Amino acid sequence: MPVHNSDIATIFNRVADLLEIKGENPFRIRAYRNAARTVEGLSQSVADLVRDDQDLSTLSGIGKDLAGKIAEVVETGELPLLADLESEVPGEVSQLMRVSGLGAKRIAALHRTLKITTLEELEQAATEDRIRDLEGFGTKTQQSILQEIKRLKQQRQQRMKLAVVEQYAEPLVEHLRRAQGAKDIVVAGSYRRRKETVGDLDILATCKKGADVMDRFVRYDDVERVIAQGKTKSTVRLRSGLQVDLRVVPEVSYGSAMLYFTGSKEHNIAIRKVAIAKKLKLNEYGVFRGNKRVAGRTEAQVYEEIGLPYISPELRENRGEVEAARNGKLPTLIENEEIRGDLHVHTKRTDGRHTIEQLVEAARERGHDYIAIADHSKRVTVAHGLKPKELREEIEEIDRINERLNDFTVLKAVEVDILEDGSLDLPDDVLKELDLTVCSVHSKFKLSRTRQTRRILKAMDNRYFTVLGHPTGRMINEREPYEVDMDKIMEAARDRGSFLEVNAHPDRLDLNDLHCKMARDMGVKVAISTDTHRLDDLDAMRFGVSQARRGWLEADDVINTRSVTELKKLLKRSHRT
DNA sequence: GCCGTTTTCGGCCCGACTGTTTTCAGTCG
Repeated sequence: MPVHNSDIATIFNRVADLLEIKGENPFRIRAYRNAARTVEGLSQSVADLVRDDQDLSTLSGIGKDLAGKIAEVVETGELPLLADLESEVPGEVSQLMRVSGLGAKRIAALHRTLKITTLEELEQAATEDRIRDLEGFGTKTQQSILQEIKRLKQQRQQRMKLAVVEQYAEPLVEHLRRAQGAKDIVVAGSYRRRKETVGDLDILATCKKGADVMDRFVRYDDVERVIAQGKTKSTVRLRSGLQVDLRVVPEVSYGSAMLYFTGSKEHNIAIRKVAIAKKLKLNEYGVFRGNKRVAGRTEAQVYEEIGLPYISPELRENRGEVEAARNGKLPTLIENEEIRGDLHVHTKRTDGRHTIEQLVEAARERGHDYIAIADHSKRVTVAHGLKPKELREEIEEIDRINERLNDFTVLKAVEVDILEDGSLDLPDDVLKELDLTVCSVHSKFKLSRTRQTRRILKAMDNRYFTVLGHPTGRMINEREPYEVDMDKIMEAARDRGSFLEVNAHPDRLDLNDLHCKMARDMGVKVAISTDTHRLDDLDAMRFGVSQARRGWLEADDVINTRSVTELKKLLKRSHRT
């Protein structure tokens, strides 16, 4: 049984939950949670590192003890500490942590007094009014427990896709802007960090009279339930299930509040430590020397005061950005305006909705200089994938269109399937007619990691292989990525001069942020492409750019920031003779 | 349990809101 990073993270989080319920040292608990997060965020497999005898204690938040425990899990699949803990407190008890409003202390009390270990037992106890009389509990707590259980049952509580959340966030922000005295209304949190999924919304407001905007907030049409309401902070749940926090802050604290509520929590902790080292205190109200506020109006001022350059929200994950900032090594992140074209677009010839001319027109309106028509190959029968003859017809059509265009180029491409044996779904003598190929896996997702990797590497051996399309095949919240050895794939891409796609479709966004960073570190360039099927899809480019920014990418790391001339040179180099 | 421009011990981010209290613990982010 291969041990995945997520398995280790789950075990450590489980240990942390149980230690917390036992009332152990909070810092020891935090150490387990930090380690879980570190392991989960690694792009390499910890199991591989252990096998290669790498020293895990060099990883942040992992010391000698936890390194040993990780090795133990990798080798045996189990952690004796967890088994010991579970003999004292049943493991299922940690499931109760999912009930919002219940923390370790109350769960421990429930377990101690009423012997509650499962959600069902909790629900029953609440229904039978056995909870409200416990010390520290009351009628309201009991009622909110029942409400939470009901919610947990009916909706699988999962993070929503960024593009979906935007549809709720934008009208709400507009609604708040109309409040009397409202000045700045901004969505902070993971939304501002442009994370691919968002758990809840954090909205920040500055205004003359806080009461108006608060009032307007809790009375918004889409609010299902007001969870908390105060002078400076309120929390509601929208009908969609999305939780939204609104904080009202004074203007002198706007920057520090923005920083604080944008997070990530881990980034905040890291920069607070930087502040402490300079004998300063940083909180959401500002930077303080003693009792004197020395910064806080803007984020830039706050960073400057603690001796750092401005760090873009997308980088604020405590993945090395604070150190890079300190050493003047922050990347100059790619901007939307630097994208010159789109290298993965489908037409009605396969499963797209529009003609090449319509796509050209739409791409031009969006400021592009080129698009690559990349329809499916024959293997994808459901999408009417092209046979060689049909692709040749499309190539001829593109040639005719290009003759008429003077300041725009249609590139000849295909999204060709990588078959199970690693061969490409179309013969070389038609592929060689193209400017580029987007090579993708659309079948046999369940192959073992070894075989899936071998399959892709074999495909990359084809001299006409240019871009690996949606490299892990995951669909956010719907389909897990297929198992591949991304290290080997990136090495091969670097050695062969091929590229990896960052698929900008908000359901995919794959390469993910960690893989983007890995590509950059390994010197592999990417193409950010929309995989457009209908004209509106062209607008998804910005989601791909955000993902790339989260992965530290600069314009130079992305091939479609090049002019068409420069791009063609790059593509030619990848065609090996 | 981790970590070090307060370095091998003694810290470890910090404030708002709620419910249950009668001054505060628990939870959350």
